Amino acid sequence: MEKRDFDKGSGRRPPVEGETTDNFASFEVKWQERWALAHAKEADKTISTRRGDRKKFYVLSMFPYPSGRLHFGHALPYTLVDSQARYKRMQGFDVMNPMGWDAFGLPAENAAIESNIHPAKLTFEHIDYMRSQMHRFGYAFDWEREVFTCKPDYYKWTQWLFLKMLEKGVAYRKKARVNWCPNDKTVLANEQVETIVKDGEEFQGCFRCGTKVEPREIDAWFLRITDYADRLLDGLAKLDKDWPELVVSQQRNWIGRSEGVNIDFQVELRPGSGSSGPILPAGNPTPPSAVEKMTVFTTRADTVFGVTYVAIAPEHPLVQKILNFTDPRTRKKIEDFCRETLSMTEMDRAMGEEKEGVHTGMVAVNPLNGERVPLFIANYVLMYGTGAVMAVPAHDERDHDFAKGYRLKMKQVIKPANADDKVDIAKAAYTAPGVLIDSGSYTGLTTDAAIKKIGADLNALHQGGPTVNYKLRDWGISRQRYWGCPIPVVHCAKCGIVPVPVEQLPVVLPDNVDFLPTGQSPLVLHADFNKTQCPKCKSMEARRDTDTMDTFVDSSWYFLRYTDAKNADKIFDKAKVKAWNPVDLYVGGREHAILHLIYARFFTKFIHDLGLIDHDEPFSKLFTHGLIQGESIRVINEHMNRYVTEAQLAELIKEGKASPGDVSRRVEKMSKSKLNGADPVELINQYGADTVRLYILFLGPAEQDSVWDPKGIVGAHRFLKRWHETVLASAPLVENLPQLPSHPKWDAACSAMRHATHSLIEKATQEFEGRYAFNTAIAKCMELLNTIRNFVTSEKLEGKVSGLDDKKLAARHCLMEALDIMARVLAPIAPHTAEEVHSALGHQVSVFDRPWPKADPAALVLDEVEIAVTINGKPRATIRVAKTADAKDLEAAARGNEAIQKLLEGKPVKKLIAVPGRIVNIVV
RNA sequence: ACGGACGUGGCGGAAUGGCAGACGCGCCAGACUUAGGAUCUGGUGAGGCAACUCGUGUGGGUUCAAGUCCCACCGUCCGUACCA
Repeated sequence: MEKRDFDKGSGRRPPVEGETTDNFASFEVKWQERWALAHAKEADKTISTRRGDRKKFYVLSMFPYPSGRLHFGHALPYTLVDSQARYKRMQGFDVMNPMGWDAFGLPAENAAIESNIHPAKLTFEHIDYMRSQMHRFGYAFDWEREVFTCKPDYYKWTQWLFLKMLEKGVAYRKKARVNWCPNDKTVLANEQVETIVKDGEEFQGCFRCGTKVEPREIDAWFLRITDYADRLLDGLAKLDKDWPELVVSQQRNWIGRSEGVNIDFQVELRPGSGSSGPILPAGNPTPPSAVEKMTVFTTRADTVFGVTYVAIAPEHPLVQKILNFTDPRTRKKIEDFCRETLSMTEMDRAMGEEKEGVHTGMVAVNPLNGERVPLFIANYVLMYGTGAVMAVPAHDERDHDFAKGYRLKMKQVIKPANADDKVDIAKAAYTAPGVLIDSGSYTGLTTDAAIKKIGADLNALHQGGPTVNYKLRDWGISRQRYWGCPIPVVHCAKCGIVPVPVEQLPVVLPDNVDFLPTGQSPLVLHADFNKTQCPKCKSMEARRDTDTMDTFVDSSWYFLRYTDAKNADKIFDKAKVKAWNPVDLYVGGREHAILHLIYARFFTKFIHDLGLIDHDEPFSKLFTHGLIQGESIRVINEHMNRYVTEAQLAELIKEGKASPGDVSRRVEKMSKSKLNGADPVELINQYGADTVRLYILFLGPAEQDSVWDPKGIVGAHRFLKRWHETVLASAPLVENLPQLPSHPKWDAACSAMRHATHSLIEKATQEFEGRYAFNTAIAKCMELLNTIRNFVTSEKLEGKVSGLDDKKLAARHCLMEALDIMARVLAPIAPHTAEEVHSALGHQVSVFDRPWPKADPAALVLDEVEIAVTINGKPRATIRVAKTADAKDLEAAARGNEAIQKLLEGKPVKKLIAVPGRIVNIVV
């Protein structure tokens, strides 16, 4: 093997301790500074000058919560959007790629309670560090657009939107059930409630102290997102194509539209009724002392003749009325039952296996057949729909379970359409659609027809009718917390709820507060904030709302503010929003598939209705990247139950506070609290930003979860170094190349080289255009580099070009083209190295001022192709044929192949399949 | 329980129904080296170590041809949680 030019190129300088193995560190800073300069020039222009006749491209990653430092979980989406932004720029788009901070939130406040450092101080420290990390990565965000949800110039407009919602009746106040930790005396968000197993008992407990959480009723603000249910649903149809199916279907389920029928039952209330005695009073009933209407919702109105009892939720308003009529024993039973059921969180209630209930002694009258059925209060009935159900044990599993437990009647009213299907109602409910039996005038109808007819009949009788229900509930946004956006209303003793006048916005979060672990928001204890004058009657008998908003409110409109981040007079300028929105590509984690994305869509529609924007879907295309997970270590024993680092674990074991048996290792989402996120800066110091960027994308398809394991990073690093060195060594070979004739003839080696080069363009373009499996594109780059190096050797390219009569002129051009295209294709992913390489090739301009390369169709087709020949499906030989070879040529070539001839000896060929460009299969 | 996704070397992962394992890590051998955790070259699914055989969670099927399509099962992960 002869020695190659670039073998000498590496420079045998012995490594100095602490220094990187190459000079990446210095040129990274150089390019970052140049990009910043170029960017500033662009950013100063007006929209129309900078836009010209280019198309816009708004690429956005979900902004981070400033948790302290970026880990590799963040690095994937940011590398992805940075690459995408650079790619689109090269394609000639006017690109916007902003970054900001979802800066309100619980962790900072919890830290404040523990350490008494103000959340603002901590938050801005975190932001500064994380921004510096982003700079190290070479992410070229539009920093002039940076937003901070915790700054008054931003949350002023969050408050403004809230007031608009209040004005339009979209925001309203009602009692809400929240999770309450009796030990910490605080409200917990749903995600702070976890399943705890203690003494063999499973329950929902506080994430911090493990105390069983209780539900509590408090007054809270709600946003009427349910008014937008249908529009949110319809909008999904538009997004179907460019949003992941999974997200669309999850949102559909979350909205949970269900068409059904409301049916009014009359509930007869008789004094002294109770659960003892027969379930239905025998003989002629005495007239009731009162009758109450009770509406049930059902999707299976066709089963209404099979109703054998009705049941209501413990929260149902009818419960109170019933209590006025029952005998004392039943009253106590009901009260105990309701108290017990309602003391459970919804999760606990759902987890309870047993369906339980209390027979109230009251009866309800079925409006369609006049039958009188018992009324139960049951734990399995939720306040969904009307909070009351007609129970049909024969055709509903839940009712079947309950009826079995309480020995209630079952009555079959549906038979399968296919008479062969056997149905045994005593064993299990028959829930499939079918044909009605024993259903009065409806007998014989199919399920669908019956539902329609019954709905129409009820409508005519004014006893109900077709209706639609949603699982989606209104969005409770009040948080009894300090570190959030203050809710701009005043509670006045005389005037009630009074919105803070717009001129007085923002209602500023006071700074001088104490973070005591009282479980109360510091705002409640802050007299100056709390006490205020009523804006309406000017009385001092008024107090501010001391709750703050759910941070999902802050993040529901930030993508609009980016377009006009510094506007002090307006939420944003309509023209500026229009120039950029909607977001063309939104990148984020799957964990936001429902909440954030549905809230943002809701806000967009609301803002659209205000007339402030023209579009009503915020994100045209959504890409959900996979999670980069890390291995977490948790120690669980009598001393502790917490996450630790590897070092802490070693320490604990040394001190005898933990034994290897107490350790549970799990691969899970990287997060600060799990202590399993590695700091990318360390690796950037060691290998350079491009190596880390490349490696993150090389780990696997961006859509797929992967486990962070830095072991392979040297591979990425070696590749970049080899690339750089190869270009440095090859640059003299391609310096000052004279033009080739416009239609040069390429020899086989050149054709192969060009094929490799141009198929890389195809591959890379495909990945950038939406598959995002950059691992395969990077693999192609690595292949191309190997091809280039082999090409230089086999073509014996050396020295400078000797003019027009240089024998290797064509080959030199192929080499130049390969190097040039590779630099451009890799530029979005490894921008610093690409710039360095690009300038080494003699370019004065930035590689990002060069266009994205286009593949030459002619170069993509090879004159000769290799085709496999299989016998009975087993590969036996390969043949080389012209690309134009048809089936006949293939057959001839295969039969002519020596190895094949040998194998076919004495065997009759039964069949021969020849697919041009693919394969030859011989069946014997 | 339901819904979805996935299951390929020691590892990360490639494969429009057409030569399974691209590319990379790791490992083995060699070269250059005072040195190698630098670099270069070659090898690397398993078994025979040669010609061959077996190999994509398991079992069936469709096809000239299946990792890929269909059916059943097993396993892992993620959602949802009695929504009438």
